[in-house]
Amino acid sequence: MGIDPWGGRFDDRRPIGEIRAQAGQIVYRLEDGTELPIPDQVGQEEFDLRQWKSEQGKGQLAGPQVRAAGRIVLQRRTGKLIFVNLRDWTGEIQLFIGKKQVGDADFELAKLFDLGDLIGVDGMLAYTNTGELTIFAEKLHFHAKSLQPPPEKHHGLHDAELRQRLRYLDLFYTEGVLERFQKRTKIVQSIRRTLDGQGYCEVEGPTLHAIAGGAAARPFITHHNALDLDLFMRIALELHLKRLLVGGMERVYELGRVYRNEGISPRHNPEFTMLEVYQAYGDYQTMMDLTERILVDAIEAIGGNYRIPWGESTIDFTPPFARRTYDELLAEHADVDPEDDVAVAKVAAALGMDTAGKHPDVVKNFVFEEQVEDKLIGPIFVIDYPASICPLTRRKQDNPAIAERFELFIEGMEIANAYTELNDPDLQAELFRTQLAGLPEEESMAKMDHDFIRALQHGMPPAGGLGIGIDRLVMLLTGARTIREVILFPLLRPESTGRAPASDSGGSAASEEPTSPP
RNA sequence: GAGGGCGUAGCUCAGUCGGUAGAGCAACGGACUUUUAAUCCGUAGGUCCUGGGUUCGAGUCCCAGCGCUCUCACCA
Repeated sequence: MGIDPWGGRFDDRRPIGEIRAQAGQIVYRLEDGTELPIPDQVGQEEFDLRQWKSEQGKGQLAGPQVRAAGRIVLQRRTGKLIFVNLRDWTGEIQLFIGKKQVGDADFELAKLFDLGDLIGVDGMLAYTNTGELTIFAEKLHFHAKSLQPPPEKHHGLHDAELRQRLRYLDLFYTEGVLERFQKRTKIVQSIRRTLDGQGYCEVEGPTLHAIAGGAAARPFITHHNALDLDLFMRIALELHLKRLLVGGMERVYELGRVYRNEGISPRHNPEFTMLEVYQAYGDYQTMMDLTERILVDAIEAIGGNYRIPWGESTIDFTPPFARRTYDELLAEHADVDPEDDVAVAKVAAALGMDTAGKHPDVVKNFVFEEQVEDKLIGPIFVIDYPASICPLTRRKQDNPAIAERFELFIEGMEIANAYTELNDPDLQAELFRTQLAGLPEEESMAKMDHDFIRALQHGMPPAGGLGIGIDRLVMLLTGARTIREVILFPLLRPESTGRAPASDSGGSAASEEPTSPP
């Protein structure tokens, strides 16, 4: 037919949502030229547009000329007449394609349309006899052929694996998916706006680290060939941002991906997005106020409803959020005196922990995680943590056993973690050195980093620091029950396992890194 | 890593007691100029996840593996 199936420039088309908003311009034009407005009830089931027209007298509907483009999601063919439902990311609209109206050539083209094809149309916006807002096609354009069949038109994609592997289909065909990711974008934009508005400076730190510090997690290991150096993918943003505090960036943040080589679960993906914020001359109270501000602004950005549905229940984000101390909550939910190490150890043992040789604070924190965290429906700030599980945190001046730290919990999930940052290089070095009793290295946040200590020795201003798990925040704000619903491409095992590919190239690892001659 | 569930057509799913593999949608051919998951007639489409076992006979029962998923553990 001489039609290029792969289209071309068409960027003067209008979004379907905008076109639908032009419905008010449609009028009924009588033969004598008088124009009557269309009744508001048009499109409602009880309203018969055909009957209304005959009551007004002979005439025709007339509406604005429009140009649209999108994907074909439904088709109904009735001989010399084809109805097409066209969708773009702003909405969906019906096309009326009549053989007489578009001509033989375009009608032949329309007969070749498949579900999933991307097409464009020029035509007049009006209503069909049944009151459906419709573009009456005058000229058709072809933009891209879909060679693969789309998902089942009524049920869509149900299979959870396919939804993630074929995320592009999930985005287009599963209701609410595109909207949720658009909300994610709005939330992230709002966070940047909040911070930028308060004078914070956004930076990009390195993602390849010689020492994976700043958190407790197993890192991914990679290798730099030219330097013949093993490197770690970062597990946190913390230590480099603090170096920037030393350098005089007094308000600084990074919103970036971190990588942790650990399990995958409804709340964990190996790569996820963290926000970390540092403010010179602030402390953890400053960060608590900032956290609340960030959340409130983000909620405003996605519609401003403070009560967000979560499964059967509702999360109430109305500020201010509750603030309770760690010990208070431990006493309340675990029914134990937090000052009494022996009693706490007893509870831990009853919960199945081997307490022998473990630091009392580690034992206490085990009880907290087991007995308290699940009950923190929140939003609630848990403040003042046992010092020895917080090696990067400043101690309270009047009580060195307590660290100036808070975590924000919502629905039992840890959403934010903040400290008054430790800026004493000697104490920091000591805490790095002192391995917590009974904790294997990978479970401790303490990792010796001489370069970081040297930075502290040059003087880091006292500061508040804050980390927020963006994916989990988006889960809560969009009602997503798994982290995979808020990550566009969550980690999946590659599809081609088991059979085919291994055999044809022998050692596949070797073939990826061709050995160059010496 | 442990336990449960699932794996059948491109998609969504049935498949009885172990007895020749099914439907809807999508595709293909035909009818239809106001349809709404259009309708009607017809055609084609299968490594029943893989491998073994029991049996005269396995989609179905048993074992192992692979993949997905849920719960738990580690972790944020």
